[in-house]
Amino acid sequence: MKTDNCITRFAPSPTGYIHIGNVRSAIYPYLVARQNNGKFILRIEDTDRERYVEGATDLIEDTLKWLGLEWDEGPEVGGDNGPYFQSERLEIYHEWVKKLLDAHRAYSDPTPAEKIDEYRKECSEKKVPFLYRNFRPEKLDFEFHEGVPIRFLAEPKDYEWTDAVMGPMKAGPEVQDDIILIKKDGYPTYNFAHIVDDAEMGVTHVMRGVEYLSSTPNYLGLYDAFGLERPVLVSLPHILAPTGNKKLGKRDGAKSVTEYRDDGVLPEAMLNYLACLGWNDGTEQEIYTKDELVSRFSRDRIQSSGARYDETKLLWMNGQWIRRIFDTEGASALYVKTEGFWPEAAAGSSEEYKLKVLSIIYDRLKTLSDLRAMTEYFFKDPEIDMEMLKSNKFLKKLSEAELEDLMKKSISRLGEITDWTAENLNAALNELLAETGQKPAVLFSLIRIAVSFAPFSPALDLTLNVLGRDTALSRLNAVARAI
RNA sequence: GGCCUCAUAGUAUAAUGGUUAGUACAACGGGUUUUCAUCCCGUCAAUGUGGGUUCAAUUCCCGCUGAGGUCACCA
Repeated sequence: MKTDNCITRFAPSPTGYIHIGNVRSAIYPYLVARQNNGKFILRIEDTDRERYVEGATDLIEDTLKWLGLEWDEGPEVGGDNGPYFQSERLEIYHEWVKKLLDAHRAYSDPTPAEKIDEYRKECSEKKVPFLYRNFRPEKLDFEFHEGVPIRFLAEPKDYEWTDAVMGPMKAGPEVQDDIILIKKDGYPTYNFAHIVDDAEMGVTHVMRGVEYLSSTPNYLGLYDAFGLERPVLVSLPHILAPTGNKKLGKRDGAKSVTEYRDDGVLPEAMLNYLACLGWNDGTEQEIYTKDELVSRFSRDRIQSSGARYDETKLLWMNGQWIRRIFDTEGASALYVKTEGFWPEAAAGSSEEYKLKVLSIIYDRLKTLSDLRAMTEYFFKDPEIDMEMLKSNKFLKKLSEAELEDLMKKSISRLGEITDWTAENLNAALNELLAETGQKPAVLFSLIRIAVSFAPFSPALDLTLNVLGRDTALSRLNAVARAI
């Protein structure tokens, strides 16, 4: 079922970075918009001037771009329904609220905050829910006054609606109240601004966290008061912290999405993991490209319970993606993504050489930043660490004389190879095995450690091959002298 | 406290009014010429609880418990 009339939005407030706990409310609307040939709007909800963080908008845009969630309208790209910063839309909200004032569905409320706090306290002492409409001023003022908040004049009634994730919902008058529309500083509240903006921008699907589920009846009242058609409402369950039962937030150490980028996580993996956290298409497929997600996504298969964030699985998926890109798109497709992740020593090395290193190491990477520690010895001679060599579990039973002998034989046999290919190396290594009567575990460990002094490395023939004849032999000689 | 939501292994999930309750991550064990990883094979491990409906309930209904959300001039 394709509709061209599908408009979704991601509407963050610029109070900091986007973390994995809240980026899903950008991913799902994006998928829905793309799936229906619709539009995906980015709108910045900056009506809270106290919580506004300089530069947060850039972080948000950065995150979306990295994940490949390009927006059709919004900051930078513009659009017919701008501006896309709520702080630049103040006149619009005032026009809309004027309609409500004129219709006597909103009123100026000069009640001081302290007074309201008293009401609230009173209710909490009586253990009854606080509803401002029970304390409404006797005489209502339907005029706008500078510096005076404006409240909605609720007409509470029974509401029924359908939430695409939660199913059929209903709520009675007890949850509907005279919510603030315009604050005393003249800025609108979220509750009001998003209704106006969604209507002006033609948003058809409102996808947001479940925390807004409780206030939906208030929004329904507003849609009715304006005679607006209700959009499709989609409540997204929270992503939970790895431990405890709280929703994942910055206080639980939720990392920003871009921090994972800097740690060498691929956007493909991040998008894949997050999209499948709390959603599945009913098959056993786990790895999805962005295009596959777009075509397979369905909002009615979003899980209605919260899902716990599992970084281990994200990292596993990242490894899958690293291999997938290398195997299906080729070495250079992965190589271009490794920029900035190589060890410092690699700075002077050629692309050709780094490509070779990458192609023998890629299948053991979990993140691209693993390159830093795992490939250093390919770019500079390692420090000789005889302790590491002699205490190796396969080598510790050998005497120094035996080690020396093995080294000599290895150097001599490998030195005979003029055409330093992996095949020739492999053949020579096999001959050495026969000649010395040693087990692979012993001989290979010795050579491997001698050329790398690393805790682990790729297959020996490949490692030697990439290192090159001169480097390999000179490292072996250096170790032989040190025994 | 009122209102609302949720509940399958440690985690993410699949499935159905009748199945040996499937898959993946993790853990553990094994295999592939060393190591680490990949890959492959195997093991462990779940329907929160009490009722009801039914020949049959993990699935439908109710209570309970547990967890979460909300009740802002924050979003």
